[in-house]
Amino acid sequence: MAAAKAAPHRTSIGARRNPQTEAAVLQAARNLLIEKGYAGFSIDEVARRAGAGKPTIYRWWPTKADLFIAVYTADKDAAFVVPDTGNLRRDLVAYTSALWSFWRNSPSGRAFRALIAEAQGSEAALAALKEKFLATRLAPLRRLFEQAAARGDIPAAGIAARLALYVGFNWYRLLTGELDEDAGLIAAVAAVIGTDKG
Amino acid sequence: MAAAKAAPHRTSIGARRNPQTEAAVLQAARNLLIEKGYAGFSIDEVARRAGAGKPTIYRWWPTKADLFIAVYTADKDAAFVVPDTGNLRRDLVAYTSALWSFWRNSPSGRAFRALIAEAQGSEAALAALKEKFLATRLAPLRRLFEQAAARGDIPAAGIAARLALYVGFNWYRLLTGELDEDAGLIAAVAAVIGTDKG
Amino acid sequence: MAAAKAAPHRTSIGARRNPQTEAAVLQAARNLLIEKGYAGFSIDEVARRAGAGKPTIYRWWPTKADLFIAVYTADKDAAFVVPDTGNLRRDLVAYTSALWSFWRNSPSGRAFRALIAEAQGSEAALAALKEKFLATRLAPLRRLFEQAAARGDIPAAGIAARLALYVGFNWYRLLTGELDEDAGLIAAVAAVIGTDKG
Amino acid sequence: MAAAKAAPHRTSIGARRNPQTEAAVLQAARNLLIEKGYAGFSIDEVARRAGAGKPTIYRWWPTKADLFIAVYTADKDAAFVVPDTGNLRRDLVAYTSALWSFWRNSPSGRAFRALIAEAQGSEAALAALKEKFLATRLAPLRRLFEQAAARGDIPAAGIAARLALYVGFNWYRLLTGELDEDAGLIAAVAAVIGTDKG
DNA sequence: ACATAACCGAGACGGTACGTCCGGTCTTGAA
DNA sequence: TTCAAGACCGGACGTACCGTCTCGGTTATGT
Repeated sequence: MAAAKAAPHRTSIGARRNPQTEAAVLQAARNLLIEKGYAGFSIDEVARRAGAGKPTIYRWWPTKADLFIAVYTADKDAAFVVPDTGNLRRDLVAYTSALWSFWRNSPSGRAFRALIAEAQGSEAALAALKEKFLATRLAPLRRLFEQAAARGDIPAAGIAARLALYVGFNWYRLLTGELDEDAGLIAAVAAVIGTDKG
Repeated sequence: MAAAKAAPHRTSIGARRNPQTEAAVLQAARNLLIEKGYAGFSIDEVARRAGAGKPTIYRWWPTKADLFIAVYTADKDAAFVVPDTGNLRRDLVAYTSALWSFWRNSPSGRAFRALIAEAQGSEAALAALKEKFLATRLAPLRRLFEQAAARGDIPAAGIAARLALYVGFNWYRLLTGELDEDAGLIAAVAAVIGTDKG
Repeated sequence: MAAAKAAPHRTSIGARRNPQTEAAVLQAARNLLIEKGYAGFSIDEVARRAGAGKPTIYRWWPTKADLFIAVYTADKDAAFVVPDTGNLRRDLVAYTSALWSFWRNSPSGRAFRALIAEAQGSEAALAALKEKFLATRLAPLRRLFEQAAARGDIPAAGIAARLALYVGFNWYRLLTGELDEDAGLIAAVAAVIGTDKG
Repeated sequence: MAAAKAAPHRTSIGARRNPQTEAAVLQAARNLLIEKGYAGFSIDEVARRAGAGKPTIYRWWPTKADLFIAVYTADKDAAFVVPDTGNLRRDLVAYTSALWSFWRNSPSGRAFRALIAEAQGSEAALAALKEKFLATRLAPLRRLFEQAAARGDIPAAGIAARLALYVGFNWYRLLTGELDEDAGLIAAVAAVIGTDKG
């Protein structure tokens, strides 16, 4: 079940991209990431499992980073809603909990770890991470802080700092493999960055 | 200049570790990290530059993570003092600035990025990161927050959260290659986690 | 002159064997065998000289024995004719002389010594020696004795013994590095096994 | 039983050769040869099994060839008597049978194969084979032929040829791993070289 | 109807790195 | 002076993966 075992004799459908191939590659990448993690991930193995040629993969995903982003994004729930109840602390607690659960229970956590790792060795991967990933995925989160500032819950001048702190916190836990529920810590973090007292 | 070009015919000094070899290996690893970064780092190349045998390297640093930690730690300034002036906000600003400068201007920034990347693919590397590195290097920082709590500047219940937020923030900036001075951001961050919110 | 110095940027010609690469590898192996002999022979060095990747070599010649056989066989003169003048003694003298000269003056002598040496340490190499080499190369020689038996020059019951004696004699001289012309010895040997005693 | 497991703390007995060490090394070499054969034979492993230092081994047996010769010679039965009943054919049959059995059932067969293989890659080993081994061990065999010639059974001019043929025959069977009893072949060989009819 | 162009799986190519093993040399410290 | 021990450099081992290239075939599109 885990290994893709794609249709063995899928062929070209003419002078345009083959969606079956794309799906098979992403599925293979996802499974490989789950089974072997970043260190055991190779384009060769993805091609083998997907029954695809390596040039086909390189044509559509020139770097591993692109592939990791595609795996992350392909996940339906990846676009789960950032809550907005009018209470920043409560929203942050809910969002953190949902995010960690998503990272734990889907290939996306693995994919994101791999993406960050890849970005440490390649300028192109770092650029992809920042431009193709962070630029879009951080937007809803930023909006959350902006709306809280608009309500006067936090100072406008502290939006960037709070965003960076919050994002960094989640990365830190992800990269150290500590994504287990920790209600106390999550609540405390939300309290620190979700409330204006200064 | 960059490549070590070690003495070509350094020989054994008997049945015990040779400090000259150790120094040559660390120097080579450091330079390689500076020149090529994580992706271009290989034990083969370190051995070539250090004029050392690969088995010698594997004998003393069984994983790349061990080597990265050694490079980070070998830096004299790696143990720079965490300031303690009795004012947490001011201390955090000073420490952040010093840390980023250290990461920018020594091989340690590269080494740490490499260490974190390596930890994403190998359980052993992750364990090394947490046990051989974080366990000791986070202690002074934790003490800083504990003393602030002792003074009543921050609540005791918020120490762990503030530590995680602050460490995560620094990681986030390091891993995204954004370590340029940004006095405004640093001050804002220090304001958020360096002040009592109740 | 000796080292092949192959075209440095020979590339793939698609999903099939590249004859230029094959030629470069065989040439490099041949030269290396001439220069360094069996002890100094390594796949690494062959790859370096041929400008080929090691996997390419292992793909087509999985063991050193295969490579040695290929070098031996590649020699045009390796298929030199076994004389058949109707006189076994005379034929043996001529053949022995030609064989020794061939072994002395081409890389094949070295290749054969290496092949035999390799077969002493590896079952696979021994099998290759017997099945891929002796099985075919001994056939003309066996025919020579059979025809002599058909003529009544030697007893039919002595064919196998004479063949083993003669082959062993040549091996013995090759393996001890004594292939210089020795007309007296060669004639005496031909007299012993080329004449009917029964 | 097979692995030597030498006394763990045998130490120097002063400024002279230690016979216990010599015995342990030879025993280890013998067992290693039996278990792994020529390809798996290494000085490192012999030192480990014998509980000896590598320099100690290199001091007394500078090349592997020396060690192989020592293993061969250490065998009590290595000096088994060449029969001399006054009938060359009968003597050759008896001797061949005894020799093959000795090669099959003692480490000496392995040691000799290893010695010949080693001699194909090293001039020193080839010299050792010829001067330290063949020179002495072929003497009784040569005497056998000489006495037959003295009796008039074979011509004096054919001694060298018959010796080379017979030795080569035995080598050939040893090196191709075909030492099983083959009474018919042995008898036929003895008939060819043990009788004068020319 | 047919040529063209882009895509497809396949897999060989030159390279490089992996982690391990061995070869032969050297030094130590004890006897 | 010898011994066990073991570190040293160098380099080969056989395998995996990288990213590129060529093949031979398929199919949609534009003429």
